[in-house]
Amino acid sequence: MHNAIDRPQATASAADNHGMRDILLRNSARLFAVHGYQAAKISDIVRASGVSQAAFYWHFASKLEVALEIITTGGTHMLQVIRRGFRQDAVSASDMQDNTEQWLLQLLDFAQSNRYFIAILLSRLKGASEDIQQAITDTRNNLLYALRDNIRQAVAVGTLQDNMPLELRAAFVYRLIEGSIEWWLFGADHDLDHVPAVSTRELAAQLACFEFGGLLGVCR
Amino acid sequence: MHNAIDRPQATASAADNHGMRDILLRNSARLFAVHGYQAAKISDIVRASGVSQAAFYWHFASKLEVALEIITTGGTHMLQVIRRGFRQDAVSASDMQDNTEQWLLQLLDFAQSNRYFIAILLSRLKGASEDIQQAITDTRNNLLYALRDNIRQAVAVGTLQDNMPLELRAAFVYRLIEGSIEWWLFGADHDLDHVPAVSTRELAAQLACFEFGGLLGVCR
Amino acid sequence: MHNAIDRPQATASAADNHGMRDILLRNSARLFAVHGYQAAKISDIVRASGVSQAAFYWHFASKLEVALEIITTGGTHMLQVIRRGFRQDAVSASDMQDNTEQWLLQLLDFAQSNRYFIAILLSRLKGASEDIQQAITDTRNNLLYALRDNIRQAVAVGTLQDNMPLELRAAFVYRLIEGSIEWWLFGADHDLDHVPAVSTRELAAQLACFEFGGLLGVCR
Amino acid sequence: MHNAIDRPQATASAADNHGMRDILLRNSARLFAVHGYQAAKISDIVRASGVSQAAFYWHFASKLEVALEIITTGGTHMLQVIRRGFRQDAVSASDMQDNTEQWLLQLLDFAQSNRYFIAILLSRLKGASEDIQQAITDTRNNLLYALRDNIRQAVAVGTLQDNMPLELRAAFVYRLIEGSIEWWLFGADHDLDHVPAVSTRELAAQLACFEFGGLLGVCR
DNA sequence: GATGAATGAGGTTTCATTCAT
DNA sequence: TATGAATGAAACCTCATTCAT
Repeated sequence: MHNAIDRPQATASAADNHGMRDILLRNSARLFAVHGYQAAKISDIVRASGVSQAAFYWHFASKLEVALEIITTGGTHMLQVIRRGFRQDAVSASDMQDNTEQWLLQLLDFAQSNRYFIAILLSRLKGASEDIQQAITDTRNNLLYALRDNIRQAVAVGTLQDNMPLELRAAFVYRLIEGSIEWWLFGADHDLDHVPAVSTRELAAQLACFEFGGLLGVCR
Repeated sequence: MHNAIDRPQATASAADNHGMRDILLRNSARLFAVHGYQAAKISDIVRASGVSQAAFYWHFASKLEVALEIITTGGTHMLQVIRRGFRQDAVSASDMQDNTEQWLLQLLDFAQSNRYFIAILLSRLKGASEDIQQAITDTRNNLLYALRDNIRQAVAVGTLQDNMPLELRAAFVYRLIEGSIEWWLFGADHDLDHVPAVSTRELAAQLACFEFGGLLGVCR
Repeated sequence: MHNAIDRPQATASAADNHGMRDILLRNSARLFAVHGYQAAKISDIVRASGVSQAAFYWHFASKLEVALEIITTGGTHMLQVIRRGFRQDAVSASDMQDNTEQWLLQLLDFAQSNRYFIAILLSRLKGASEDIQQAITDTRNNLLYALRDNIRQAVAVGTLQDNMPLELRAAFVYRLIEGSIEWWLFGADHDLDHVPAVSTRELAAQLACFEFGGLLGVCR
Repeated sequence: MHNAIDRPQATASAADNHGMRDILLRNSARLFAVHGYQAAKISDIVRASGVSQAAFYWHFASKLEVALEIITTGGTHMLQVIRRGFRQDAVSASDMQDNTEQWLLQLLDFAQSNRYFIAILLSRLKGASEDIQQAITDTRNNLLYALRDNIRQAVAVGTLQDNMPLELRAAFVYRLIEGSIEWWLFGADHDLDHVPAVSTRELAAQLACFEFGGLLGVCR
């Protein structure tokens, strides 16, 4: 269940032998997540991976390329999770909330297995090139659009009232979810080594409840 | 190579004219916001400000110092806005929502007038030193704590039901607000030059509505 | 008796009002002595003197010029002391040693009153320009030549035996004196604030004794 | 602008070929000796060595580190020469002088083979960091202490009369030797390219003679 | 596959010096 | 006389990248 991208350190002697390439990829992701793009130095990445700097350039064309690969690979996986998305036949609000809770559960599982990717995504990797930043924005917007479409559908079938501009509503929901995941994964102090204090199941339930009912909603 | 965002902005014509120091401060904030800490080069900052690089070092001890000043100054101002906070006598849920809406209005005004500071705050300025990152976390947590205390108070007086762990609830609300402001200010593509499509008044109302009623809430 | 060059710090409010120029001169000498030419920064000098950097350039054309003035002024004074030198009628070795002792006494007095100048002289002020280094070498050689001429004279009149090349003999004596003064003024650790543990009178006597008799000589 | 002293010297053709590291070390020593610590620029060192500036930083962590290595390495070697020192059974003054002459011969050999190190040592490398200056002082004091102990021993066994404070006597001898070596190696004008006009053997003999007998001593 | 050694470009910072006031 | 503010040149050092082996 753990995605390869995220495991800590793993020097050459590590368990699974996807080879040095994966080790470099993982350490790159971790260091990008911790320090940001520019402050994550190739020298740090290779030191953590136990190889020479030249070895890095045997596996990757450039620093930029690793970053791009991390984002596109992670983004592809996340898109699959998102798409494995909503039932279209949720006709009551209660149905829709249950459905959303299931969907969130899968998203949280993915997030937990890909902490560093999530951290990179949410940091927007400032300092990297334009195309990287665009890839990140695209990936995040995939989630936004999925939510927006789901809400639109629900309004169309009358499950939700049409009492707020769609864009606004989608943005609220998206930011609520994204931000809550970040808080859950990394804590209020954004510690990359933070251990979530709440289970995925519990968080999914509470988050779905808040999403649908707000502060005044009745949960559980 | 130079796009519009890098061009000087407010050369001495700015509001209060404390002179070059303020210009440097403003351009630093803008470039930190756009490119991140490391990618914002002193050479960019001074070019945008129309002075030599040595002039920068006459006004500030180091790059780090400007960043710190931007954050602490902005953080202090934001704290004042936050503290000018909630009424304690909001006894009905409706009262509390109205109150929150007023409070949000002030927060949005501040955010709009301090776009670059907000962008820096939310980017966490990865790549900068530990103390800068801590200052940012502290500033953000001020907002989180204000919200948490307000919710606790509301639960204590029975305005809100006690059906969710306080920390969770506060995190949800905080992240909803923070993320929504970011979306509103910079758009879905995080364009620093984005022009908000929604008025502060409108956003405050809708955001408060969503905060209290979620997707199922009845707004306006 | 204290020469102006050497007094410590002396901020603007100092005793004698030779004005800012002297204060700057003194602080320059001290900082050149302590840190060397390059590491003694104009900013340090003016901070110690309590004026702005621009003020320095009102009094002196350049950093180089202060250094040159310190050396030429000090060198001129020292030359006077040296020239007020040896009696030519010292016909016995004992006479000559007494004479030398008197001469040393005056040299030590000068050295004690001009610690910083002496330190600069012996450091050769590496890092400064060619002409400064030449001025220093010239000044030092004045002493060497005075000693050489005295020895030559003594050999000519038979006071000293002609059993060693003159250059060598002069170099030995010169280096013995110069080095011993440095040790006496600044200690084995070359501390610019060292306080001599031996009186000028005592040192002059012992040094003269060693100069004439070496390790086997009979002193006092 | 470039004079002969700055030109590369020994490009890889040098004695032991540990490669570029040694070349850099040698050129660093030479330039420190000629210009002092601060005025010896990394750019000069690498130009003289025929490599890029980055190459310097592949071999050494910093400018400071090269300086420290030059001093500690040279100091260690010199200490060995000094320690291979005095016979303890020199019971007559004549014996002791012969012994000293042998010892000086070795010291002069070392000095001649390590001109730049000697020049650095005697310049005290003003402008470098505290620890470098301390290392230099320590190294020089090793020589002072060796001489002092030898003199003390000689006084204890009655070879020398006890007619002068030990510290003074040791300082005189030490400074005589140190200064005479500097004069011999670099001439009165402190030219780093000076060629000694006197053989090691001759200088050792004359210096020992003067050390023991002073101006009045009978040499050869 | 991998490395030791090297490089070019550029970054932050320093410092002697200047100039308008 | 003096200063606040500014500058040009250059210093040390960093880092992504390359290349011969």
